[in-house]
Amino acid sequence: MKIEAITIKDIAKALGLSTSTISRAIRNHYAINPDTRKLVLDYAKKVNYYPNPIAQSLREKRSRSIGIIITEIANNFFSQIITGIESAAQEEGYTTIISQTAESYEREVLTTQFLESKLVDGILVCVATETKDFSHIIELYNRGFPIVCFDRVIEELDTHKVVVDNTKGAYDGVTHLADNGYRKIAFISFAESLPITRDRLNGYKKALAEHGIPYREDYLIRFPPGNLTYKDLEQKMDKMMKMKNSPDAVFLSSDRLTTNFARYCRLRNIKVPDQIAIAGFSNLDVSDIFNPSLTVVKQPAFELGEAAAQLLISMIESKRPITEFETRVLHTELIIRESSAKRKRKD
Amino acid sequence: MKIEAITIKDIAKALGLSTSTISRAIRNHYAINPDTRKLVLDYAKKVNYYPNPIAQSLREKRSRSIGIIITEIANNFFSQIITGIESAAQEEGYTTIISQTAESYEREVLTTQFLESKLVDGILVCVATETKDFSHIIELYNRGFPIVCFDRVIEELDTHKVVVDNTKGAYDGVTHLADNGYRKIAFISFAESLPITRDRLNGYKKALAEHGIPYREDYLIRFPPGNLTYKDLEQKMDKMMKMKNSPDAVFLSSDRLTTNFARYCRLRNIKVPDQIAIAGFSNLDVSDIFNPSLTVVKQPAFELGEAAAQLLISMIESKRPITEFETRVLHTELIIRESSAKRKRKD
DNA sequence: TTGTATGCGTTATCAG
DNA sequence: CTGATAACGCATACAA
Repeated sequence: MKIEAITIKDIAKALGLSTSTISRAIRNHYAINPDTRKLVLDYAKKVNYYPNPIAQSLREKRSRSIGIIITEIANNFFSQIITGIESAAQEEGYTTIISQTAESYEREVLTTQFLESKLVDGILVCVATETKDFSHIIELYNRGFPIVCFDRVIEELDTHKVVVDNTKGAYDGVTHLADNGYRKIAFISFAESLPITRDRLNGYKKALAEHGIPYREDYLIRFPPGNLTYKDLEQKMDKMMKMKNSPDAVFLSSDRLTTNFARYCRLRNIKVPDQIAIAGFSNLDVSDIFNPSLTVVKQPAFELGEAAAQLLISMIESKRPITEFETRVLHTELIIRESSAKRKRKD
Repeated sequence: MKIEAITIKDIAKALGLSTSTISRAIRNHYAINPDTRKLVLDYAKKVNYYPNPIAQSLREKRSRSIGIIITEIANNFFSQIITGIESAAQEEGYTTIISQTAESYEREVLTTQFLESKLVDGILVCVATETKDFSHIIELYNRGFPIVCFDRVIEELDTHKVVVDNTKGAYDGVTHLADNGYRKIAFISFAESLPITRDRLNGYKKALAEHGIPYREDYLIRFPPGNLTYKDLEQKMDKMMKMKNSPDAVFLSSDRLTTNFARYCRLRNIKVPDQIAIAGFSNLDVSDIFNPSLTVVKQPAFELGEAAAQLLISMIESKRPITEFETRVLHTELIIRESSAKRKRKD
């Protein structure tokens, strides 16, 4: 049914040349007569020829595809990353295979096998919150498989990594709250086991310290790994709000938390920032929709994806084993819609 | 560097059999001795063999991949569709290649060529708003290329299609507003050229008619094709709000419009639903974040993607040309957070 | 039931 | 500079 694509052989026959000559002309090999080359290229263009990537892959033992392991794509932060990855990959002639883990360790393992079975040339991985044992990745890596970590990195894996400065991001957000007079600042912690969470918590602590605000464990909400639901947040927040010295501000350490917290304030009819001030990580334009006084730490998601893909491809295409690995750190942006002055208040 | 994958040849050598026997055993061919088969399968399992998909593709002249043409993935509605597509595709052993058009005709054409050059077995397409001339798709289709349209379909293309009942979706939303006493209901129209927009407008008209509300052209805002920005909406809305008989309710005919409109109300400090009531299409949980009195028409995005992928794959794998095409219509869900009674008001 | 030979489209090697 | 040939891994037609 589908019309057969034109091949090198067809061109060879039409031009009375050998397939090797056609191949050389098209690949711009040095040992080719310029006239022949022009003849071939003109004809190829005329008949709209392009090489069969599958045959090339078989021959070259590479698929020109990369795998992406990510928790979910229906999330602004991650879909922006994917867009960045796709963009850089297409630029280099690579296609991508996306595999979603939904934060599940089991699915991450399956997904890793799946990608290997698809013969991807390398893998970009952002681990699931559930994952404690990275041997499925490390084993692959030890077999010489190019792997680059992004966002949620595997610290014990010595490879290229792309992250944002999470410490600084949280520090900026919390500093903003503190600068506006808030001193009872809670920190809602996304899956604790992740380095990004730890870094964000450190940023929070640093900002508190610089403002002479004591760190209080009871202003911390922690969540176990796995997919976070709104109900989980609601329950813990309700409890915290009932404390005698309940917080006057909250820092949300992840995209999903920030959105869910906005929802929480809506449903509980909590005025922002009068009853509680908010700042948090978010790549959704939630502050525009929800409340202009919500301050947001925005991550350079597209750039992060782009950088990760570029590093992976350079790794794939490098002739000799890489000895020096790079950890690229991108910077978050603090987005403040309303002037801080308007929000300032005394305790 | 990368360890060589095991091949049929390796197994043949190890077991003292021919490659064809191995192939037959693995593919569960009829002409094979059950004992031999078991021997081979056990060994294959032991050495962790799986067939090289690239070699299979070359041999079978199919890539087991499908292309997706979509405007953007960093949008909840579309990323949910992608998730549905990926899910169904993986189920059938297909991989996907996503190409984003950013609503640009030019990029859509390039993207179509790109996918063809990648030898995808078929294409799932959701056309860009800008696209008026579908010849790049139709030409492919006429050459026997399997194509399935989803969401924004090409009406003149006789193939499988998956859509939601847009007329009913808009009808439900507008009916909800009318039932709550609103009679000056504006309709904000996304790219008019699209069938989905036309259908949604029809649903709006139908709901008005059933409530004896006259249809007024000046309650309509139209946007040209292309990427919609917040500023565009702001400008037109500002104008409409200055009308002597400005609307008391608005229906938003797309995801992005609904989000942007929520933003507009925030920035202009318009109380919802006191000053203006809102309903609109959205797959983002915007009503939770923004305002529980915002009523939302939610599309079954995951199911839509799933169905589209299944139809495409059935088309790819069907032996004879298909003569009967199916248009699958899925249903939207009207999500009302607050009781209608609370919102009722007199004019 | 099994083995041999061939080809899918491309490219590298080697000979001319 | 060009051509013949082999090989990438797999699956099938044909032979045994």
